[in-house]
Amino acid sequence: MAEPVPLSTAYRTHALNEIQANGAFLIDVEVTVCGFMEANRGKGKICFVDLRDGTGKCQIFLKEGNVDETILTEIQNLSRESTIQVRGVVAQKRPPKVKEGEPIPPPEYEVVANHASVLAQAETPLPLGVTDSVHVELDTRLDNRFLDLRRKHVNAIFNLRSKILQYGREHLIKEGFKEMNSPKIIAAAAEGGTNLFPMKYFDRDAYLSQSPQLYKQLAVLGGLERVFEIGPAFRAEKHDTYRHLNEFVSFDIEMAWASDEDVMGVQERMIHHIWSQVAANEQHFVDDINAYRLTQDMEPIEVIPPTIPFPRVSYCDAIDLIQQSGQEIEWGDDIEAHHADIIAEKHNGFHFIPRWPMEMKPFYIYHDENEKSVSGGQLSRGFDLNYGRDEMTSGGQREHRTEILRSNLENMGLEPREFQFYIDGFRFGAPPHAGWGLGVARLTMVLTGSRNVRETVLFPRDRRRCTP
RNA sequence: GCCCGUGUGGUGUAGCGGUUAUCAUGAGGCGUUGUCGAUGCCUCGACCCGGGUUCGAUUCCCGGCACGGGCGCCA
Repeated sequence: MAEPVPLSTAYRTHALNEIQANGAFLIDVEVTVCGFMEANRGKGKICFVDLRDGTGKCQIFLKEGNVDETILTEIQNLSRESTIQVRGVVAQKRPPKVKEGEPIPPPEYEVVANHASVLAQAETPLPLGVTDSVHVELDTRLDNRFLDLRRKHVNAIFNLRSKILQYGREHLIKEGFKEMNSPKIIAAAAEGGTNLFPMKYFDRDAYLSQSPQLYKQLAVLGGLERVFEIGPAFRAEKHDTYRHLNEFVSFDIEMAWASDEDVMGVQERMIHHIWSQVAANEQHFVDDINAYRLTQDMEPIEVIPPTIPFPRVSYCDAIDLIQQSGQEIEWGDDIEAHHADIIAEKHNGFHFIPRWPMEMKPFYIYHDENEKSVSGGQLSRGFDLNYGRDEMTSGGQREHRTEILRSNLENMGLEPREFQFYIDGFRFGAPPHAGWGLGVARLTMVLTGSRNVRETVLFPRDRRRCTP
């Protein structure tokens, strides 16, 4: 267990989960707590408040005689989600009445108030109910994300997202990676392909970066050896699907003296570490999500560390598989969503799709001239990681030979001169290297069973939404 | 950008060419209670916008806007 950290602040002596966790030792101790008032019961001489803070919940018991009468009335008439501060004494709760045959729940603790004050009163009605059982549409939720986030299962999703980043970082650092940051304002639409958001950089035209790709390679060329970056990427594509956003957080690595297979290994070990640690330490968040799913007639989610190594379904094998199912596809065609469904029937978890045709991969992907398909097409060292039908990662070994880089650009109809700053990095000695970029929100979707990437991004930016 | 669909109280829904517009949740009031999905009684609150058809449109038609689903686009 981690060392205890002080949770007391200027406003409270204890967090609410401390009252529940250490209640037996806190009985008769005077504490001051704060929180959102989830519900209040009682209009006469007593009042119960369900109080919630970012750590947990606790019942507050107010009774005429213990607290000032005006305070009692004020709390009794207070609107839900108002914030209050309570001073009182910890006591064991009287056990709730249970139906015959049902187990008696473990003891819980409450604070018997001797003083309370309202910190901020909530307006009514709430734009969405924090504890209500009624369904709320995603659009309403996103318009009121600050309230949506107070719902337990939503809060759990973002706690788990934070854990993905924490355990992912933890693992990469263990493997010798260093965290870096690349610029998000770039001068040129350097790579073609996806559309960039234009912006003004003082008097010049500039763009928002679509990927840290070139910069993390330059860091490796500079001798940082192994780097990772967790940062935003921007794409001005007018897509409108459950898995695309125009701003997203990309988890990127780049690694020297390495092949595509080497960095696939890093990735599967990292994902395995994340899943294992979540299963070991964060099950309560998963339980929160499942408690909600139960009310929505959804299957519960389970966090089971995936077996490594992940299956490798090479591009050629994938094409065969799709053809065998009767679909029209040829070597050199992109694997589209309905094709991915066929692969997912056989591999419903994580699986790599390595060795794509070189012509389908960007100019900086490495190829070995001896690696050709049966039909003679040039293969590359580019790969994807999919979960079921959904793409999580795009990666590969990078081309480190300056002359090949130049000819790749020419073969793809790009102008080598426009990439001079990039090619320059390779002119004075370059290690073979490889890397990948992983969509954090997409991985969080998998972990939390979310079916829309907007569920796993606090304030998503899509084609229509730019606020809040 | 394409195809399909949906817009009804704060939230989520039912329904209809003429209704007192359904239900849940919520909000307000009063009462009771060591309550805990509190509870009993009372009250409040809605047909996306514009045009058309019609005696009459929330309902049918057209347009707009918003949203949802699927796809495309997508290092």
